[in-house]
Amino acid sequence: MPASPLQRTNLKKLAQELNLSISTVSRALNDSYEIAADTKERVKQKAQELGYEPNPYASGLRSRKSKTIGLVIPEVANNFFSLAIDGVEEIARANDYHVLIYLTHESHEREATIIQHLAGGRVDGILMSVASESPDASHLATLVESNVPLVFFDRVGEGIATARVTTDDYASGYRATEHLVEQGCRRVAYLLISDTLSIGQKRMEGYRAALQAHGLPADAALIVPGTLDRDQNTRRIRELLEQDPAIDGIFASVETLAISSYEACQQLGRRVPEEVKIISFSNLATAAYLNPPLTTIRQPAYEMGKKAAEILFRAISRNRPVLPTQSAELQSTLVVRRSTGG
Amino acid sequence: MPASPLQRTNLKKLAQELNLSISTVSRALNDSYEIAADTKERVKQKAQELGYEPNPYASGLRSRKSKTIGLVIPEVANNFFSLAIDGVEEIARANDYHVLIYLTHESHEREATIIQHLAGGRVDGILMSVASESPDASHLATLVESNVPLVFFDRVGEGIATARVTTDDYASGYRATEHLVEQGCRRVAYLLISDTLSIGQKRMEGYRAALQAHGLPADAALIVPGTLDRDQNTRRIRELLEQDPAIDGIFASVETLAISSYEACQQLGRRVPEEVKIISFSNLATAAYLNPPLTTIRQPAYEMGKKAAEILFRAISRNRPVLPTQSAELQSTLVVRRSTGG
DNA sequence: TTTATTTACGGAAACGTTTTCGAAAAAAAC
DNA sequence: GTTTTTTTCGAAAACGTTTCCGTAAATAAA
Repeated sequence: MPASPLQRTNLKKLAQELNLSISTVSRALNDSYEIAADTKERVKQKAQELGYEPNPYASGLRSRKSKTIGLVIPEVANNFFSLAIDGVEEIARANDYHVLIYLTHESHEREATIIQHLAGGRVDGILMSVASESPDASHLATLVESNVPLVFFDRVGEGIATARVTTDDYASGYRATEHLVEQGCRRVAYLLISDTLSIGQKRMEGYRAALQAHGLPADAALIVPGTLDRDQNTRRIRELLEQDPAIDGIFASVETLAISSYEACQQLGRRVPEEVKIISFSNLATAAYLNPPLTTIRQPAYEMGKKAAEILFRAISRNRPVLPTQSAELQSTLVVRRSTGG
Repeated sequence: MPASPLQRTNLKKLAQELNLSISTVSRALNDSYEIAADTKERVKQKAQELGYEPNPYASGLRSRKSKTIGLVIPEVANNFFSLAIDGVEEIARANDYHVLIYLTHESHEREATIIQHLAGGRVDGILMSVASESPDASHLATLVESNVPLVFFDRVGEGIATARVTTDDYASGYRATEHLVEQGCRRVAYLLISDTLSIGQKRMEGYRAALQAHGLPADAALIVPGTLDRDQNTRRIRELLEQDPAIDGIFASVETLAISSYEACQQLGRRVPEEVKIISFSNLATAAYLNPPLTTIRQPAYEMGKKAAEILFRAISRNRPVLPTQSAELQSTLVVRRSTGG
């Protein structure tokens, strides 16, 4: 028995049915001015009827437009990135674009191979937040060479001339530290993600400046880099608190380190906020229901995703490179809760 | 000045450089048995040297393989789906596949148009968790007609003959309810996501069965459907608790409803767990640090994503349809914490 | 040595679009 | 009534792969 070929309707079939040429049908569907209004109508009608869906690979090949952007982020199990994805997807949908998602898991190697693939023309543009393990941005140079528009958000690659959507990290770091000091802290530890990430550096600069402004010493021993392993982070923080019992404030530059701090304090029996006050960069939806409720610096993650996507699409639609001057800096907000309370 | 054409290296250019034909170069790169070992080596060497990256749209068009799967989920700002994405991405990468992500935001209409597009051949297969607003699965029929492999995970579409990766929802619903009853609850409310979702139904069946088994009445007034708006959910729960003060247990079938329950109890000054005990399906990483720590039914989200992807890739690689018999049911685990404590 | 088979490659068609070029018919200008 | 312009469409060439088919040389079988 001859299995029905199940021929997906394409332009050829559509043209035959309509007694028109392929080119006419194509133009009609693309609303070309060269096609008579009634013909357009007839074509669209038939296309609808036969459930025609253009082959994205054929049109991508011919038109050199993939209608797709790449979203490269370290992880997804993180409220900041989840919200950012939401914003990106929103704008992508509005522009009739598709979103390819890639997770680096903070690995430089993964990031490099992903970028390598994306430079091959699979996407019309890229949004990314660089991996903490990436020592520099040299692996992103091929993108620039390939003319693939790129916009950074939150975690930027230094030395790449393109737009970046960030938050006021220095100011936020300053404000967070100052808040701890104002609440009575005299010895504040700073937990950072990675040495190489610029946002960690900027937040730390704010931290240092705030300490200095309030006449407190900036002790290098108070600065603890985190790892990818939560248990290990908890252990490090615990050791820190044990070795330096005078520590009465913790400034976590990233969400997971705040959780580890809670764990460490719980294990050591240190009361929060009475003995140790904790503040963290975080977009946790449940921050208000933690025990105690966590004071956070909340980044406008959703808006950052939207903004970054908007900048990218402006470049794509105008067929222009993304310029550093199009960068945007959004403001984080300090949400005071009991973890830094009196 | 003549701007350098910046010709991306393709097979043609590669063939010219090597004094070989296009077909030979293509076959060499694809490790065809027809090509001599030393030629392969020479070709690959040159490809590496010129940074050749095959055009995905050309090869997708010709080979009818997109090397891409579609992931269709309701939202991403949800720990369950975040973890599932992680699992999916892991397997996709292992199979050298790309992942297109689509968010339905629980909208049936969005879901339908997404599916419509995906049926056009953009992806080799689809993983999805259906939107709560989808009344039935009729919009998924086109996929089956188009022969696009589909695997459901967690939220399934009834009536579609394909594999599904779920958890033991009935048993979990039963266990959760029984746990509340054993902890002394006599009047347990059930908060569900949506009327149409099968998982909500199954969990509710377990809930009903457990009540009956323990000689408790199943009052329809105890069953409250949620909405997409968190504040509205909180209000409804608050009204429920006010109108029926005898309620001493809440079973939330989804994470956000647990948060709303916390909010409602806090607003009403009801103590958890003394006056009201709360249990919830949830994958919150911070469940243990909530106030009070939340007793959860934790689904193996990461594993579900992995499993669903594995089933899909088996079908794709063997070029066979996905069969319902390949479905898998994983087990959720009850994690008892203080929100249901004595 | 002659014939059959295998090895290693090239030519060209095909995938389904978009787009360039051309051209007939209709409308407008003269 | 002729010429010019506009309107509307068709033929065919791309886009960069994969793959079918053919074929020369090299090897094996006779």
